[in-house]
Amino acid sequence: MQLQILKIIWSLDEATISDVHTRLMKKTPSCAYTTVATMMKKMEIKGLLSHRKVGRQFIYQPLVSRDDVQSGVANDVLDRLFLGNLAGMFSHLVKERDISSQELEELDSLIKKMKKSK
Amino acid sequence: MQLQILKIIWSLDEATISDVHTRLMKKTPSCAYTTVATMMKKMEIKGLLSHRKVGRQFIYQPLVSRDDVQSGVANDVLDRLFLGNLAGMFSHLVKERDISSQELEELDSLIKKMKKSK
DNA sequence: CCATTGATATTAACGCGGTAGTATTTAGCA
DNA sequence: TGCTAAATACTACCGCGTTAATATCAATGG
Repeated sequence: MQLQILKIIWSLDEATISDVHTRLMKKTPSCAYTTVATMMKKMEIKGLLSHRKVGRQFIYQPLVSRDDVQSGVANDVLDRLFLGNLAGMFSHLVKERDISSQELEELDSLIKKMKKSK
Repeated sequence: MQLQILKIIWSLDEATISDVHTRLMKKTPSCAYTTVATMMKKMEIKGLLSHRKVGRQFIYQPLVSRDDVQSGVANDVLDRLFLGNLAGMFSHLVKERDISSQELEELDSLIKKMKKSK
């Protein structure tokens, strides 16, 4: 759920509890308002969010960027589960999915670029 | 720690608690024997391991393969954190590391192969 | 002015990963 | 036979993510 909340705040730049709750309910209709409020408070303690007061409302902002989280998690998995073996991880990823031609081109050019910079 | 235990059992095909504990201590010297035993029992309840008795000892086997776990985790991250955007994930992974020429070739040929099968 | 409503605060429960002390059993040795 | 060491069994605790009920507070409409 923390990731869900971050995603919503990232997409809005900043958000109230109400903003997050409303959007969260579209995916998880059974989600109580106070649950969201509690999580966001804990995420602030943890250093993921900060808030300022406007009127009676709290307006939350992310303290971590989407890029930071993406990079952190992906690299952690690569290190811990694949011993840094990128090609090994990659082959697992493409095995189970249909990669579009466009995405293949994107990957191809990424690799070409890396080869050149060697 | 569950991942550490699985890695050890995968590498040995099957293992006693003692086997696992001994090897685990090389990385985590402060790890108590009973801690490992408890974890492995919980992992069995969870469906990750099974055991048979030989004499007084339990011999544990994995019920999940390394490939299954690798594939499951990697694909989960790709879906949940990157919305399935493989190139996006990939670029985060290469940004922070030095990829060897050999690995680049490996990736390149993987992509070539996929292009052909299109 | 007060009741309703929308906001945050407080409190608590649960599951699970992790950690480990203590108890019990038992095989093997002296 | 009886003791010791090794093995599992049992029990308990902590932290954290998650969930949510209840309490409190404050603005505002009647």
